[in-house]
Parts: sequence; C-alpha cells; structure tokens
Amino acid sequence: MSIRDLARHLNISIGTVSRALNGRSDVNAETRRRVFEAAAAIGYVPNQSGRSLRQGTTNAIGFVVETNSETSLHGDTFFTSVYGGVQQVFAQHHLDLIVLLCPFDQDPLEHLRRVVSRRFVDGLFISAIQRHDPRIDHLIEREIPFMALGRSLSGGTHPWIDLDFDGVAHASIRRLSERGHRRIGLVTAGSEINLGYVFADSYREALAANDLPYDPDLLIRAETSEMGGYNAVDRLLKLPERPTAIVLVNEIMAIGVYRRLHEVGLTPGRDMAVIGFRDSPQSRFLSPRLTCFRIELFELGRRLAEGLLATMPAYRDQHPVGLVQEIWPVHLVPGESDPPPP
Amino acid sequence: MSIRDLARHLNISIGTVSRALNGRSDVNAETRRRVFEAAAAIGYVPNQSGRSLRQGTTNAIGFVVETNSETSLHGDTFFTSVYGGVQQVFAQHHLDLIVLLCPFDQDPLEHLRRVVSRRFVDGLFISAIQRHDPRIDHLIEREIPFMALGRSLSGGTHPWIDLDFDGVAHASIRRLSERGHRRIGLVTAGSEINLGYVFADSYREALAANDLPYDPDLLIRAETSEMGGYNAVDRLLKLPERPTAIVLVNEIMAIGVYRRLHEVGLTPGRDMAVIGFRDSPQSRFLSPRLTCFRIELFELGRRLAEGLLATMPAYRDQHPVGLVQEIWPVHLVPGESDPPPP
DNA sequence: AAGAGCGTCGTAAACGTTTACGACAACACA
DNA sequence: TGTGTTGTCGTAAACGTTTACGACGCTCTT
Repeated sequence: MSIRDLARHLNISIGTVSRALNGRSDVNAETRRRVFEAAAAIGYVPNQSGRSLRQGTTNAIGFVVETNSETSLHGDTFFTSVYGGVQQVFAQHHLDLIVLLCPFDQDPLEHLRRVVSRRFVDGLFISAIQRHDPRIDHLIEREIPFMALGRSLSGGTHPWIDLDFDGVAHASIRRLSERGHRRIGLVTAGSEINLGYVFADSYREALAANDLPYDPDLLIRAETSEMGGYNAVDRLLKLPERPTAIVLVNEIMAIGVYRRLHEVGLTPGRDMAVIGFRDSPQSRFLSPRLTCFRIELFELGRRLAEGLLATMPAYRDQHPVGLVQEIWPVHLVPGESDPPPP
Repeated sequence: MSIRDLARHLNISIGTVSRALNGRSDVNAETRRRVFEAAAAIGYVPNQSGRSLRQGTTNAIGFVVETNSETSLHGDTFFTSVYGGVQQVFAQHHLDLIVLLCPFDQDPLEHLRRVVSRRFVDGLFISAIQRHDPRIDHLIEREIPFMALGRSLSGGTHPWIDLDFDGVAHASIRRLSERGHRRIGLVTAGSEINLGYVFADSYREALAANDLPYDPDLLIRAETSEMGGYNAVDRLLKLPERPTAIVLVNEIMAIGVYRRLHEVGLTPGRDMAVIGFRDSPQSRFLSPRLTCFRIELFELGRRLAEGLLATMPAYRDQHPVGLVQEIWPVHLVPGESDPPPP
C-alpha cells in the first residue's frame, strides 16, 4: 500500500499525489480533494521510513529521562503534566513526542550517544542537568536541536528552562525567619545534579539576606528519596543545637522526614517546621498539610516545546521567541507544617 | 557519512561493508576486522531510516501508557521497574524501548491507530486493558505483534500477562476473616478497566469461600487516586452498619483513606483495618505500615519482553516460550494496618 | 585436466518518499 | 501572431541500506 498504488488508483503520477498530500500549492484543488478522498478510502498512510530517508527528518522529538530514582530529582508524577503541555504544542506541527528512558545501569552520556547516532528524533529534551554536563557538549557538537530542563554551570547559548529554586530558597527562609525561626536546616540534592548546588547557594544567600548566620552543619546533601529525607532528619537531630525548621529540595523526602520525626516522638508542624518543595498529589495528602510550591507544569511543558521549536529551522518562523533561557516561577502554597517555633 | 563513504575509504564495495557489519558469513575475517576498525575510526553508524526502508523493520518496540491518571490503575512509579526488565532483555537483541504517551485528552484507540500507521515500532506493549478493548482487535487485524499487560474479557490468542488480582482478593479476605472481621469493604477501580471487574468478582468469590455474606453496599467503585480513596471511606462510613476492614485495589488510594479516617477521628490500623495493593515506595512510608503485596516488577518486565519476542518471527527461535498468557504472582507483605477488630 | 565445490566479493535492484526540473496548455498582452 | 506568464502535472533522481545474483579464483576430486 504505497504511494504508487494510490497514484495508480487515481490515474495520476506519484509526484502529484505527494504534492497534494503535503499541501503544496502547485496542485489543482479538485485533484487534491480526490487524492485525500482516495487516501482515506483505501487507508493509505505515508511510510515514515521513506519520508525520513528522503528528507532526513523523523517528525519526532525525544524526551530523555533517567530511570535511576537516586539522581532523578522529581518524583515520577512530575513529568506527566509536562508531557501534556509539550504534546499540545507539538500536535499543531504533527510532531510526535516519544520518551526515551536511560536504563538505570547505563551512563547517561552513553545512552544519549546511542539515541543521537540512531537518528530517532529531530530534537531532544534532556533533564536532570548536571553541574558540568557532557551531554550538552555532545549535542552542541553534533548540532542536534535540544532544550535542557535545568541549567548547567556553563550556561552557553543553548536553550534551557530551570525551576526557580532560588525563589524557593529565598521564600522559604524569609517565611520561616519572619515567623521567628533562627536555626533552619536545608536538605539539598546530593548527586552531581546542578540544582543541588544552586539550592545550597541560594540558601546561604537567603540566610544572609535575613541576617541569619550560616552553619555548615545545617546544610545536608542527601538522596532525593524518602530514605534520603529520613536519614537527613537523623543527622540534623543529632546536632548539639537542633534546628527548629527544615527546608527540603524535594517533596518525596518529606514523607521520610515526617516518618522519622514521628518515630523519635516529634510532631512535624509542631515540634519541627517543614517546608517541602512541590505541591504534588502526594505532598497534598501529608498530614499536617505541607507548605510547598505550586508549579504550572502543563504551561512549563508548553514553554519547553516552544523554546525547542524556536531553535529548529523548520519551525523557527512559527515560533519567533528567540533564545529561551528562563527561570520558571514557583508559587508558595501555605500549609500547616511551618508554624513559629514552640 | 554514509556506507558509501566508508566503502570508498576502504576501497571495497558497499555490499561487502554491509555484509561485514551485519555479521554475515560470506566475508573474510580480515576484511571484517578492517571494516569495523574503519567504522569506529571515522564514526560511522548506519542510518536507521535507510535500514528500516529496506527491511521494513525499525528495531524499536513501543510501550503505550495512558497519562490520564483516572484510568491509569497503577501509580506512576509502577512502570519504571518494569521498563528496566524489558530493556535488559531487549539489550541482547539491539532493540530499543520507547515510551509512547497517549495524551490525556485523546481516545486511546485513536492514539494507537496513529502509532500503528506511522510504523514507528515493530511491536507494542499496551496496558490499562479494558473489559472489551478495541485496541486489541485493531492490533490483531493489522497483525502487529503486541503484548498486553492485563487481560480483556475476550481472552483470544494474543499474549498477555495479568497481575494476580484474584490472589490479592482471596489472600486479603482470608487474612481478615481469620482475624475475625465479618464486614469487609472493597474499593475497586471504577473505570472500564477490566481488573476493576476481576477484583470485584474475586471479592465475591472470596467472601463465599470464607462463609461471609455479600453486601452490595460494601463494594465501592472509585477513581484510583487519593481522592477516590478519600471519598470511598466517606461512603462506607455512612452505612448503617459500618465495615471493620477495607481492601483497596490501589495503594495510592490508601493515602486518601488514611487521611479521611484521621479527619473523622478514626485511627487506621486500630479502628479500621486497611489492606492496600502494592508494596510501593509510597505505601512503605504510610504509618501504620500498610499491609500490601509485593510484585517482582523487574522480572515482570523481563517476562513481558520474552512473551512479546516469542510472537515476533525474527526473534521467535531465540525465545521458544510458546504463547504467554499468564497470571503474575503477588506476595503478601504483612504490615500493621490490619489487626483484628476492636 | 576438467569439473565441482567453496570462499569471497562486486553489481545492481529494490524499499517509499520528496522535490528539482521541465513540459504542456491556457491565457493575457503587445 | 508571437511572446511571456501562470497553473498544473509528469519524470526521474536522489536519500542509505540490504540482499539476490553472478563472477572470480582457488582447492579438491575423479
């Protein structure tokens, strides 16, 4: 069932059929109508391999995610909303979004190399950006259009969007400070992911901005998991002078934090203030309700898609947005987990 | 950088280069060595589109998942382990796994049609199988190799693996019955997903097997979400004669169940016994610890992959496993959420 | 010594599509 | 009438790969 069959069936040439289907202007309106009609009738759909081979494009964009939960910052529910936004924009351009999973036992750079060399996709989203991320260099060198969710230290001229972890740190510290907290612990990501550093830096700045001293013992690097939060609480409670509040880089950690606090006889939100990160389905059901930050993930997905398309020659004119290098805003959602100290 | 460049560089024909790279026998060992060496030196990788066009195969398998959280039975963390197992098997065959997301606002059948017609993949996994699932008919008609995670009512001759929800229901009811519970509520999936019905049927059978009466009021169909569990508890507590135990089809529901119980002054695991479903990272951190069922998801992924490959002519001889239609076992993990009634 | 068998390799035709190019008719204009 | 313009369409060459087929030289057999 090739374009040749369709052309024979219509008694016209395959060139005309192709032009009709691809919406080119040099084809009679009546002819175009007949072509579409016949295509629908006999169920013809163009072969993607043939198309890709000819024009060197696949009409697909890949979203690379790590399946290693230790380095993946966000809980798994994070991406589903983002995908929705991306797909909404892509639908207008007949682009397909496919998710490419980096196996947990494979080096992310190796995985990316394979993805790129197989030419599965015309462009890529990469996430969990590390401080110095060799994947970015590789993509730039190979001239593959891509958008980074998260920024690296190098900055550079590629598009990226990063969540406003600086805003998270400042808003959290200010809020706790205004409520009378003087010793505030912070649990950040322990892997080489860049936001672990960004969050720590912002924490120190925010302390200074609120005239609070910085104590290195209160800055914990941990796995972004329930167990990470659990262990971080342990370390903070062992200090000679305990903090009265904890700020977390990740809401999944909060589950472990709550649990450990309960185990040692402390009530989260009374004996210890906690501010998590994202307002996710899980965090919303913590008791007492977690103070955290809402992120418009669907809109973020839309913006990510726009930013990527703006760097792709074939779509650039329809998305004249320039180079996207943006901090994505977060919005404080007050809960009941961070009252003034006892 | 095509195979032609590589052949020119070696002063041999492109046919020989292709045969050497593809491991055919009719090529001199020394020649093959030189080909591989030169390919690595100049960084040649075969173009997938050309290859696909010629041999009508893409060397990729798609895993279709719904992003609609209402009909998606499993929490999002469910699939990550499964993917790992699938990828481990696929790696031996140079097959790539790609995840294809059905947009939340698109009909799953429409989405599948598009995926199939674009010939992105050589085979498919589909999940969230409905009672009568038109996707299965479509794939059979188009003769696309596929594996279903979940079984439909029709059964048929296609491969499927379903979780042992029958075992979950029987083990839960028996355990609760042995501990003295007489009125046991069950919350099952409310959508058209088949296991919602399977779970309900097994519930009735298990009641009969333990000489317990069946009360329709105790069988609730709900969304498989936190809110679904929250609302289900509300309905059960309004009954003139309350149940003393609840069995859930999904552990995410348990979060809502715990929360609502707390709100009305009841303590889960003391005033109300709860048995959830899966032993997931989230459920493990509920307090009191949830009695639930462990599933070897990585091994499940491996078996899914084997079952799919067994139906594909190109791989069948390496996976002589016959038609896979299996119930995947679950293992009870005792917690502290289901003591005897007060 | 002639033929068969084998190992190795080159040739060329596909796979299905897009697109540059030219052909042709119809029409307008001088 | 001759020339240029426009609209519409057919032709054929690519894109990169795999593979059927045949060619060639060598060894072994009879």
